[in-house]
Amino acid sequence: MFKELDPILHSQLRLAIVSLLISLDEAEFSFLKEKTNATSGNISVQLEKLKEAGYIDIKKSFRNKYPLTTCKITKKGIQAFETYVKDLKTYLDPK
Amino acid sequence: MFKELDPILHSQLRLAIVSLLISLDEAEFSFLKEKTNATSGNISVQLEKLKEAGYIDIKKSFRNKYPLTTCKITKKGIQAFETYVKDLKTYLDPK
DNA sequence: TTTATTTGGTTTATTTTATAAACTACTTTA
DNA sequence: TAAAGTAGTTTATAAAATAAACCAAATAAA
Repeated sequence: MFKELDPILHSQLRLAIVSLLISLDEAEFSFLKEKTNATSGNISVQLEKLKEAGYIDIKKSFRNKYPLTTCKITKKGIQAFETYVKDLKTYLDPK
Repeated sequence: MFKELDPILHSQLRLAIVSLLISLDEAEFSFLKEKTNATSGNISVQLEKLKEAGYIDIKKSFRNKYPLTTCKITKKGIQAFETYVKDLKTYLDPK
């Protein structure tokens, strides 16, 4: 009947981040912040969780002397997203 | 870009309950429990929240001397579900 | 018949989350 | 050189989800 929903993805902010990364392949911290309207702290925490889950890779570097955090979705992340969307549909189409 | 997701519906169990009620119009506590595989306590709490939100009506009666809790979706609940599904799609279709 | 078990839940407690507030480290500007 | 800005991280708090414990009445078993 209803499939279990991946708790990592069943979170508004993490889902938004993954959704962005799937279409963009790579994105910077500030870009994610702007697109999601979330606070830096919240994004920082959720990126860490996505990384722990193996759904994204995080690269830390510098640009013009400032720290730069770049995120990239992993194969596992793409797979998880696709599964999540499929599972979610068992809830959305009541007929 | 991303729409805010109704926190009442962005919950696996409450979404499952509402999804069931939309297709069935009316359902008993035990039926919801069986279909969702949730514990009684969890269902009890989530039904209360859905009721507080005005998304369902709860009718308490007796059948064969045993208590019987029956739930029915409200117009507001249907509307909220439809909005939720629409909003969710801003996350699910990254292109 | 009185003890145990089942039905149909509710209430309370615990764990987990999401989020915001506070902080860090460094850079640029006034 | 003091203040403000950039780019985040860490810590604290509030809210949620969930499970465990409980309750009242009915039925079954000893």
